[in-house]
Amino acid sequence: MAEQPDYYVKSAEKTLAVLLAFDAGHQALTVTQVAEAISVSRAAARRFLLTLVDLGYLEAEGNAYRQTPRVLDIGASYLSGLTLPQVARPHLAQLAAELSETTALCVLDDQDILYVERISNPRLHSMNVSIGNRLPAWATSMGRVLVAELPEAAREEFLNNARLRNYTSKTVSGIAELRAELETVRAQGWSLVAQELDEGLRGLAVPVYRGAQLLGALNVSVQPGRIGSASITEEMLPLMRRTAQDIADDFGGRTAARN
Amino acid sequence: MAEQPDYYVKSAEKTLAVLLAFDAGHQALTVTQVAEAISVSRAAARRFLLTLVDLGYLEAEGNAYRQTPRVLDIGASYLSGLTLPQVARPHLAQLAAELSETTALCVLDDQDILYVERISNPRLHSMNVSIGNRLPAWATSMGRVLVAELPEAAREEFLNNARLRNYTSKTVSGIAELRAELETVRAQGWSLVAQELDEGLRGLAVPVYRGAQLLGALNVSVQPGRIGSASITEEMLPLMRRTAQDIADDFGGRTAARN
DNA sequence: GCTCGTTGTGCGCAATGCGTACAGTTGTAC
DNA sequence: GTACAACTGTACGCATTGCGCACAACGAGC
Repeated sequence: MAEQPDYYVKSAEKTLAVLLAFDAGHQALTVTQVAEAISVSRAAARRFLLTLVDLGYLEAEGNAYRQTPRVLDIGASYLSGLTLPQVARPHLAQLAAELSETTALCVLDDQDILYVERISNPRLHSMNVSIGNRLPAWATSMGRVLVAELPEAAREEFLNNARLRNYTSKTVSGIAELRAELETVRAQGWSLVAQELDEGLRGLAVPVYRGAQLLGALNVSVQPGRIGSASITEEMLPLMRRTAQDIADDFGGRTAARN
Repeated sequence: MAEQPDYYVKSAEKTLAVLLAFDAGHQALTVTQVAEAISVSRAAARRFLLTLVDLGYLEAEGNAYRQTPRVLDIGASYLSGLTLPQVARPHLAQLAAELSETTALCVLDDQDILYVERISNPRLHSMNVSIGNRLPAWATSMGRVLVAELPEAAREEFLNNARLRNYTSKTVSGIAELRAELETVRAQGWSLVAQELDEGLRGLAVPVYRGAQLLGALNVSVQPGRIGSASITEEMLPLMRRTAQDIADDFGGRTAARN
């Protein structure tokens, strides 16, 4: 990789690496497993694990370690600060109520979309996505909106690094098709993705713009029966665009003082 | 404080301290501010900040730094793993739908309750609490349930360290009164707290037990009109207890293999 | 102009964290 | 039972890493 400048604190990277080693597939890890996962010696891994236990972010369970709820502290300040998710929450809730659907707000992080807020409709048991989760941007409605609105160079770089996969039979089949779809999305200002990532997943997304700055994308889930009907463009889209505008105005107004 | 054992990695503590310096009241911090906040030299603070920028958890904005959405990654694995929040989510959603109220699940962390999952009712604009947030345990329904169920020694230690404050005119007025209330909560197995932390906040909570192990507490918001009426004990409590039981069974069943 | 409060950066020093090495424990095969 | 393998935890000497002083540069406010 790129060589690190001399101000680099390697231990900081390792600390985060240890915490991130506990991903969705690895709830409990032993010293040896962590050492292998992040490529450090067993002794080093043990030092970090014991330190993190001491700080309360991990707990020991026999010779395995697991995260404690305290790890949520790290992201909590972002979620409750004067940030996009905090500002967007009431607007998303209102939209969710008006449409009786699940709504979410995402930002782009490299090749993924990152859920920063989500209001689920309790009456519908939708996909189990929670805040902080990632999904491949190219296969989701929000991701396509975010990538479509990117400057040309960034968009091309995204496409070059994109690793397409056939999640379902309806998944877009290649870079060329995806590029064409992105053109369409950019021209029309919204994206509808149905069952390309998961058989049960259908989403409609629009960008959230504050002036020339792209803040994120918001989406709502879409019932199968609505696909192709006029209710999408005539009913859902206007409400979504109004919500996006409300979020942008509110975000700008409340954070204007900070610059 | 307590002296650190010789396995301690000081840089790990500092790394987390830097990330946590960006709390709800401090969105953007300069090098000097961070150095003061966590009591390290300015040069050290700068090294950590630049490293975290390099890793993508912070971004520079002029000479100030702020968190990026990527900080959510650290807690995301906890939220989507085979952990309590993940298991509880569908059950909370069902309860929220049945009662048309906001539901939440908390665990106890020192003196605070820590929100690990929350299903809000979009039709009600309730208090803006999000996952990872903390509230003082003694002033909340979930906190009182969790503390009441603690072993005697731990409960007394909690009370000794509790720092009561009069948030509203209805806040419990002293340790003695709080201790008595905890006795009642333990005896009846639920807690109702109305407007003691905030004028608009009324919560009803029950413990979530898996055998002898206290996993957490769940609560639902309560409409003002219902306070004192029979609908709480006759309608809400049975549903909440059933949900608590469902969560505990589901949690135990799915995680049994890991021991 | 001067001063105060910032900022970024270089560099020598030592404290910090490294990894090797050894010892104890557990489980399986024979 | 022994032997072996794959874990564990712990100690200690070494050098890498991160420390903070010191300097330079910039801007704001008289």
